[in-house]
Amino acid sequence: MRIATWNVNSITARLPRLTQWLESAQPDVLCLQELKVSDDAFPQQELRALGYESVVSAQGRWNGVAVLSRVGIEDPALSLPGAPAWEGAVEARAAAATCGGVRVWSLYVPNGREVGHPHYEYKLQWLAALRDAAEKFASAATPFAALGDFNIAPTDRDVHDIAEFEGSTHVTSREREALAALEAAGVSDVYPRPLKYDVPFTYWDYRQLCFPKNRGMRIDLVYGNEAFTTAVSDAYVDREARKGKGASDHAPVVVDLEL
DNA sequence: ATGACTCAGGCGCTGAGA
Repeated sequence: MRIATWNVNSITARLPRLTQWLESAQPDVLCLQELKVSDDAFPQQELRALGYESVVSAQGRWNGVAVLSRVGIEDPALSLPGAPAWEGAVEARAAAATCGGVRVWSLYVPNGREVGHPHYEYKLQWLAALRDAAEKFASAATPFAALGDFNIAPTDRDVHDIAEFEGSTHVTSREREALAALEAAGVSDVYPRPLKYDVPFTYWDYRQLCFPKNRGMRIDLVYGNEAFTTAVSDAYVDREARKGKGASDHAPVVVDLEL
């Protein structure tokens, strides 16, 4: 089974690239983030034509996540239990389903904006809710994975130049402690192969030639429980999908499993 | 070549992304 995660930065703008990628990469399950679309405008029919059913949590202009599956969808869920609200509303940042026997969560962790900003505290609260909600799945015998845009670089090596991130979000100890707490609940980081260079970055800013210069970050992560990680036969970042016109600023992370 | 930011909402320009 092939499972992938991809922050598409608008499913509407990305639909041509998305359909092309589904046809070439042939994932059985794909977790999407940053749909930036209303429920009405989600391209359900186009995806169904390619053989994928969808679980979608969308909210219009911002956020939005989905799980696409061509191996069935059972027990869909459209929110993270205990998720904190932002400015009075729970945002569309989690969608889940059991697909071909694997419990899959598609996650879009809040950005945090700046250290000390209320959004940074919201990010940490959201991660605490994630840890609590993941605990029972992490310790289960059923394969389980929490995949998505975590907006955290797990180590200094996971950014192109740690000196540039002094005082910024995405690299702080409190964010990394939240990942450590998640791991302590019983999941581990499935570290992918880079197709080029030494670190498997998954995000490169659109500006200032960041992608050609490989000034990236590894912030799209796959956390699996033991039943999941022992089944992993390969994992890689498909940086080819970041090339050219009309690309997202994130690349897909692909995981192959022998179940 | 991988090339100097992009997207939605809405029609000028703002907020967000990380």
